[in-house]
Amino acid sequence: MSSAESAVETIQREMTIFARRARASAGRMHPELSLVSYTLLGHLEERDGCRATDLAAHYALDKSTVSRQVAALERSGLIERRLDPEDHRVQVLHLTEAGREILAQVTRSRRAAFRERLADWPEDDLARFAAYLERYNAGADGADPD
Amino acid sequence: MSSAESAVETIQREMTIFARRARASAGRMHPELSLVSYTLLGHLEERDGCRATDLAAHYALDKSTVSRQVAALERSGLIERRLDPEDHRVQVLHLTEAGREILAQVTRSRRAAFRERLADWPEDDLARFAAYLERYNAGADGADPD
DNA sequence: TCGTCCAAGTTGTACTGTACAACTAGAACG
DNA sequence: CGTTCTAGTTGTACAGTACAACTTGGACGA
Repeated sequence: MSSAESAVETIQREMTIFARRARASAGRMHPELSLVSYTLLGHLEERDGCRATDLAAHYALDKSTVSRQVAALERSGLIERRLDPEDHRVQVLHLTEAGREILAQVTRSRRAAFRERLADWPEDDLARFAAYLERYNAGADGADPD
Repeated sequence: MSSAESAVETIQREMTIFARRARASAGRMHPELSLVSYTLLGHLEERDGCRATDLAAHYALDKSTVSRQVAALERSGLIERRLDPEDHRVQVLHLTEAGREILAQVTRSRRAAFRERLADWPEDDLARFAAYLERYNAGADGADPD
């Protein structure tokens, strides 16, 4: 196997290990906000509100899945729906103040966990690792759009 | 935010994106073998057989979860249980020939997908990315052992 | 030898995340 | 108008997971 091939092999293996761990450990860290909910809230914050359909398209989830996630987040008081006056089929989703707080809190704690895990990495390596990950995920857009 | 902090932020975000995608896309690629089953079969191959309890400990899964996964893999004819003659509580799990084949086939196809996704990466970058991932996962051992 | 405790695994139950299909309600356009 | 498209909800099903209760078998001290 060429050295490029063995690097690919390693990347595959390590990404798999990471993926297998991620959900469970995210759940353990934040029982109040699953990885999916966290991602959806983050998206709402970033876009300053959007439609359920947009979330479904962006994350390649079924609209029914998003509908139920959204319903749960609303029940928890983390988001609110605003009927679009232009188009009554549409509900624009917005973070509530509580949602913003929870999101910020979970983000802080996730960030702390990552930071701790990466504490002894030289700054150059952090930057390069970050760039590689971005590039990897960007490259995956075609096959599995985000 | 320092540049190290923003790199950590990016790493967190990108790893999360990746984790969110991984299971779903693994499932789409290989309906016949989930990410978990794949991992368990891989472990059995690597260790040349082990106990259900070992799998549970290694992957931080409940023994009931492993028990059901193992039952399903056995039903599919991918693994077999051999009663330990020394200790009749113990079943040593082994890949069957069919299991070995499926595992090899899925490994090949996963490898091809990764390779394609990484096709235009220079070899140096592949090697560095692989090293970073290994280092990252190794560092996570304490918090979330593998 | 026996009783108690421990270890391996199974089974009952429940919950989450997910998809697909069928449906409702509203919009758009001929 | 009526047809067709779009946004979202609901019914149903399934995978993966955990926890608790249980069964079976081993270990070890009294």
